[in-house]
Amino acid sequence: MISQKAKYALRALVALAKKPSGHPVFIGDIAESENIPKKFLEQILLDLKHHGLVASRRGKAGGYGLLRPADTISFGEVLRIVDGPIAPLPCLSKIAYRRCDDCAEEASCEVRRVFAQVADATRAVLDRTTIADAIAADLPIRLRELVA
Amino acid sequence: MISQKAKYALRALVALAKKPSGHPVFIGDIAESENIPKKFLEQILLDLKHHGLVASRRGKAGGYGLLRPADTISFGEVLRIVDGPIAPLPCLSKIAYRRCDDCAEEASCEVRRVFAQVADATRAVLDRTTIADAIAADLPIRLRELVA
DNA sequence: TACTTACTCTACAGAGCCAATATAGTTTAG
DNA sequence: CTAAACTATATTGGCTCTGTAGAGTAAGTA
Repeated sequence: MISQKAKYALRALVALAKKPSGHPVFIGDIAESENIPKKFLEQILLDLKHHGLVASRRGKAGGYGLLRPADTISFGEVLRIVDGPIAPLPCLSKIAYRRCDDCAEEASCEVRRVFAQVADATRAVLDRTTIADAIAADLPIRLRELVA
Repeated sequence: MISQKAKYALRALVALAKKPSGHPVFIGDIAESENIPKKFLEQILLDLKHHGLVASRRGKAGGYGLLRPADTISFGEVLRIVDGPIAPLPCLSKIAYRRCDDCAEEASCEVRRVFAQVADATRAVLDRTTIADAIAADLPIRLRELVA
């Protein structure tokens, strides 16, 4: 299960990507349209900002916007920022490897071997799919061909 | 990330499957050889027993053993018993579906659509791989052909 | 029968995480 | 100068995870 926070983050990014770029969007607007508690969303967007995914402008005409094109932001990247490692076992994480302290030999661990396949399959989807992909799937197929 | 409990459960089942069937194994023996806290393992095995995966005998010559052949027990089944739903979102679970209360329309939810692919990929591995498969991979390839 | 060993079951406790809220700033446009 | 909006940190309540404790039950053995 991914966290509520990660779900909010992804939905917010999708919402931002749908707006014509250049126009900053108020936190309050995203919060309302996506049903996300505003104060919680503030924390999330701040976190994404610190990681360079979005930018913000303060003041009366402020708001948030994507800092990078939507087709360069993968679901995997967002998940790693918000939820931490994607791997199902610490000993399978690429960004935060940790040996299982209760496991004798890694090479001969049956459980690890099976979950390595799970990790590969999961990463294949999450690291390949971008925010832009997620939105593109919204369009009817005929329109999608026109865009492409 | 799967829970420590699930990892213990899978390791215990693998350990049981490696023993010649008919011979019950003491909880204490599994706990020691697999580095699992004994009292914690008791709870786990009891849970697996209630779900019909293992059987136990009490008394001095007691112990635990697999109740079903190892090639009929999938990783997915064990994970669902111990950790609950495998799906990354409640609205994607087959055994415990729950609508996301903060999501307007399920059909047009971009996040859901992407994670549906993740869920499919994950289930493809976990529901296909059994305890027996995990052990079989231990054998060198030459031996595996002899067994098959 | 008494005894020992091992499984059964319930309760609980400490730690840490998750989701959300509170509060007190700081910045900018107009 | 002031309202709107972002920034930052602290805190809270609830929950889950991991593990421990202890009393009870069953079965083999002498």
